[in-house]
Amino acid sequence: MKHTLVKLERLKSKKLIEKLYEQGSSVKSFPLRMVYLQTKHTSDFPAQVGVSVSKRNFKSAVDRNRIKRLLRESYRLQKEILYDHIQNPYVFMISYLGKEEIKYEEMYAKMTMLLTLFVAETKKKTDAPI
RNA sequence: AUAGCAGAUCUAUCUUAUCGCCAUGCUUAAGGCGUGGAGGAAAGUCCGGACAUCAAAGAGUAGCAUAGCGGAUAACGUCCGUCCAGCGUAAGUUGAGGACCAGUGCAACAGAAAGCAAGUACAGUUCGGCUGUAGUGAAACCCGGUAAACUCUAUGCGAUGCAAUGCCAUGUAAAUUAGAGCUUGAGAGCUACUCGCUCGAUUCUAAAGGGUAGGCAGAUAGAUUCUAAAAGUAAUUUUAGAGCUAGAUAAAUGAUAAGAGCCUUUUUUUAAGGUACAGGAUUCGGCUUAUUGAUCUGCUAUUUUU
Repeated sequence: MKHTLVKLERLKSKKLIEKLYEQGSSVKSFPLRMVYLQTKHTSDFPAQVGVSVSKRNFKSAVDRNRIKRLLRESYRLQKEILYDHIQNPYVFMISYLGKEEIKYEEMYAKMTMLLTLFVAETKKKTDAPI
């Protein structure tokens, strides 16, 4: 699998984001939090993902950009964890809840935890008897 | 040489490898290849424009801004020159530098008293708190001081900001119900107020309900950048030649590794640490604030040597 993250694979529609926050559920692996929702979106990819960093925690735009880039980078390299397990289209929003800067290795490890956690959660739901 | 003053410039770490992002061109079945990809402050949003919309861009009042004089400019609260005043030995630097013969207010300490007034001592006297002197004070009836006090004067200012604005797409929707009104006119328009003026029936208000929240244009070639010459004390202007330099929209310009450079400390050639402030969002001219390292130019004072 190619480790790419092009425009269509990123969550861009305002409508979808609103819907995601209204109806989505979430998993946490501090300092990361992922809100997810199974729904149709605007591309053929298995999922669309967005990242966000609170302006309250990081006043400087440079710091915010840095965190967002790290988030995207670590997602890009590990997204097959998700793609191997999901059949229906999903939308995700990954937020950074911490108040201090983070190193790349740490971010990478946290992302791994977050994604495996998500896979476990969804598996539990689908396996459970209705 | 030391201390200082003014100004300008450069860099805003660099190289390689691997994996990626945005725009664009070529090619294509997927894909591949090429080219370009943040700042000096992009920031604060504090001034001034361009541009767009509001029918026209009217008058007065209020409000706000500016304030020696002259010039530059698209414009400015910016810039340049110059006079005056304060500070500095000097180079320089700072200035909220119009008016207190329009009115109102204010004045520490001292002093009887800092302007309806009151009034000490002595002397003079036309016997009228009339005149002079003394005492306090920066200032005591003088055209007094003070406008970073109200105020007055002069000049300027319509409002809203690209989430402007136009077009396309979507929706049975110029639909339904209730009320008001139809030229003797409901209501709307400039958006602080008044006047004046204009528009006005496919209208205005309310309720319930439906839809969109996506795309294209605006939007990246301009009061543009560089070089040279000429005019001007200068800001700046004119002419000629050359150049094209981000265009995203939950928002690209990155991540990792290795090496090199620079700085600091330890030390004497190794190791460790550091390598600022900060990220475009219609656009331009300024101001202000944040901040790393270095270079250069001109000038002043003091001292030494020749």
